[in-house]
Amino acid sequence: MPTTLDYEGMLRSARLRVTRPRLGVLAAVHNLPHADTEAIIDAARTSLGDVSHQAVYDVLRALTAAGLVRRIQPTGSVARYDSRAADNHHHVVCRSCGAIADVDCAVGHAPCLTASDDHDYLIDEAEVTYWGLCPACRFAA
Amino acid sequence: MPTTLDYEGMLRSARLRVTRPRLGVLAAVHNLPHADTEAIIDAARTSLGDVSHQAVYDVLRALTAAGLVRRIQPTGSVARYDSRAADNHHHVVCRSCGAIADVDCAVGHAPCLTASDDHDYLIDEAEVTYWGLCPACRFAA
DNA sequence: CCGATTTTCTTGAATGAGTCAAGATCTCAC
DNA sequence: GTGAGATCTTGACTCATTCAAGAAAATCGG
Repeated sequence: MPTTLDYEGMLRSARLRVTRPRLGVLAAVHNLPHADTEAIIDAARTSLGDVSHQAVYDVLRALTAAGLVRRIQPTGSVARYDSRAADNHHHVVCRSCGAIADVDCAVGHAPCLTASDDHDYLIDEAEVTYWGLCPACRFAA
Repeated sequence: MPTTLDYEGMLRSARLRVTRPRLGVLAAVHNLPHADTEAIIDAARTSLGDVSHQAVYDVLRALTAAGLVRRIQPTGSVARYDSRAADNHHHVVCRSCGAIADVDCAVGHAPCLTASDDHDYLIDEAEVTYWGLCPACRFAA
């Protein structure tokens, strides 16, 4: 679990100014995996006191642009944020309750990175989303 | 290019009632690959005259549930619809202009269908989205 | 340390895709 | 042809996200 000092270092490395809202949001994204914006706003307010929702939106955009967090948005879901931004991992999404879990790229054969016909697009990322039922929803059904 | 009769057959095969809005929307999805809802509404109105936007939303949901069209929604985009619903193909999305092209699953090794660790989810689909720049945007840059 | 500069945050309003609800209309099985 | 149930129309509404303008704070050169 990174400390406030670590978060400050991350921001500086990314050439971003260090502000309280940014530290709070960065901590929230690390503490709440795959949280949506509202949950992040709540968490930030708990740790910081007042923070405008607009500030959180701005911070999340800045952090995403800087590569410190990754924004994901499965079909039918609001935007969610992932603290594992560096590695190219993927996600499993529950069709029933929307729960999200991480899935590592199978090492050795990165099959998902090459398209069979790239249509002359210059591809820089392959995003994989697995759809199914999480354990809880399987047993509830 | 399917005819109105073909569309009628598709609807009946899916146990859906045959109505003018449904025929118009189905034709629009086939004529406009990867169109968003607004484009489909426009196309439907051109061919049918008045159709409420609510009817188009309802029809698209019914067609999606029946498996006649596929709904896709890349991060940061509004919902789009794909007439190739049966095969499990994927998409390349241009980061700059949002253009979408189809990418077939490489035959023989369906790598994208198995997660390295499924977290006990019951996975039924793997969705792959390739991100990059389309030819037009590459040359414009 | 201090002011200047530029970024970032606050406040408050607006946008727009998508949904909800109630009643009218149409499809289809009989 | 007729009835039951699905589907469409109209119109209002939700809510995640964005826009705008000014206030506050972070960094940098001195």
